[in-house]
Amino acid sequence: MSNNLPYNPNDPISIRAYAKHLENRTLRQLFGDDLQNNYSGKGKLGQLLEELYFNYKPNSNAEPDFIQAGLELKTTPLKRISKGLVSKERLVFNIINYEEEYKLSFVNSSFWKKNKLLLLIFYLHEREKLDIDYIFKIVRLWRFPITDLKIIIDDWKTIVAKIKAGKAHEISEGDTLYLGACTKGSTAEKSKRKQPFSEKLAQQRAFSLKSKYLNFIVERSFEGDFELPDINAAYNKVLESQHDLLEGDCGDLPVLTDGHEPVIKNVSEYREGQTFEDVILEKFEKYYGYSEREIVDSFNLDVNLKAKNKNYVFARAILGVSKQKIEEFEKAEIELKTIKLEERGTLKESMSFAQIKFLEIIEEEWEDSYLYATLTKRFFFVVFKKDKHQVSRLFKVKFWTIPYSDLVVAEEFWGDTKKKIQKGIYNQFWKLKDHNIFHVRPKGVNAKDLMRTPQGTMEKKKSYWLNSRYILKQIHQ
DNA sequence: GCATGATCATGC
DNA sequence: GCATGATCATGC
Repeated sequence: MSNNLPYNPNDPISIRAYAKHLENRTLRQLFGDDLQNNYSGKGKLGQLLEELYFNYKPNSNAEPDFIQAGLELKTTPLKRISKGLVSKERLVFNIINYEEEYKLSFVNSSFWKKNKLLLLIFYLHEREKLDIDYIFKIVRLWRFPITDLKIIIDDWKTIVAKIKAGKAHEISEGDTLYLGACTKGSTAEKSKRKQPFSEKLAQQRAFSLKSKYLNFIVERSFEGDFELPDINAAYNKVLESQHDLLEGDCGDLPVLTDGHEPVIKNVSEYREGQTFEDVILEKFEKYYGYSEREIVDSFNLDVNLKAKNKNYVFARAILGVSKQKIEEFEKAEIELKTIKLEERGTLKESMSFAQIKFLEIIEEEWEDSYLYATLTKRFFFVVFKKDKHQVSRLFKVKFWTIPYSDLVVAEEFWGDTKKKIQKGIYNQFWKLKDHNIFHVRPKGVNAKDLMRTPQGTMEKKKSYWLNSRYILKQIHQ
């Protein structure tokens, strides 16, 4: 069969050139209406492409899909929002074999072996269409730029460190920045897997890229930037140094308009052994003790001190990112939150998240719930503390991910909230004084700001809150 | 003084 | 118009 292939299986460029013909087409256009009868059902698009278009049988090998070319095929959806097209979901790679992955160095890891070089095919997901009618929008080769690869290697090491510590069951997507370990497969007890350094069974997980990270690839592609980073001496050096350390055209589509600028432009900015987060902390430490006003003056900032994004403006200035968003924070979906301590070190205010959507929560499962998605992110706390003149000064910053044991409490909290909404009880949610970590409280524009309930009635808008005492404890750890 | 309800201000 | 970061107001 292989000598009849419409592409050279040894050559990624040839495969890409062939794949490019998919752009702005659908499978139905390429293969006719018969498809509809033979292949209906969801999640089949990637398999159809492999089988029909590229002429190989889908497999679950540890090797890349195009073995000789060292190229892995990934088909992934876009969705339309008002601003344009964005990634619909995270990109999921291979399942993590807890019993094996920790034995390897990054360069020999299952992730790197399979995913060094990717053929990415983005299609536009539209709810009302069959998958054979989805339009392919972007076809491109992808290799991680060197500054991203550095972060990905550190992420991989973080995941492996948890396996080694017997904590595979405690892994969270919020542990890492770009390369995540997302849950994959049924959450049922029977689908859990063994881990090497603990008796506890762990949820099955796969390596993944956050959907915000994919948006950068999407944006670049729409801008016509299809460049592949060279595998040069510097690229190999990043890979090798980790090895030593370890031992163990898209037509008229609108594009994203937000600009971004990375904090770290060159991997040489890392000192030996430093991670991205180390570098960030170091930059902030220089401004500990500065008042908001002094930060504004130091950087000549034009910022309204009442603006809700002021802390983001401060962070950007301190990190040396001039006008635009912080690329690494965006890609990693880091939630920046401000905390204001009193002179005595107490914390008056709890921290709110977005509203509870009464109509949505009753349809949710825990792992696809809004609360789960929010809480499993990585947080970046920027802590201010009042001095004896009641002037607020930068006190510390901290990267934080919710501990696993508290995420278990979150599930109970969420379950309780959901159950009460299902029953139509809106005044008996967890309260601040009754529980240690979470509570529910009103949060609308005013008392007349209501939201429809599953019972058809209207209730005051409410939010999930993190208790102030809990936050205080977390920032001091 | 604290828990909880309520609302302001801003930006998308 | 609305979600959300931030903070105020009230009552126990």
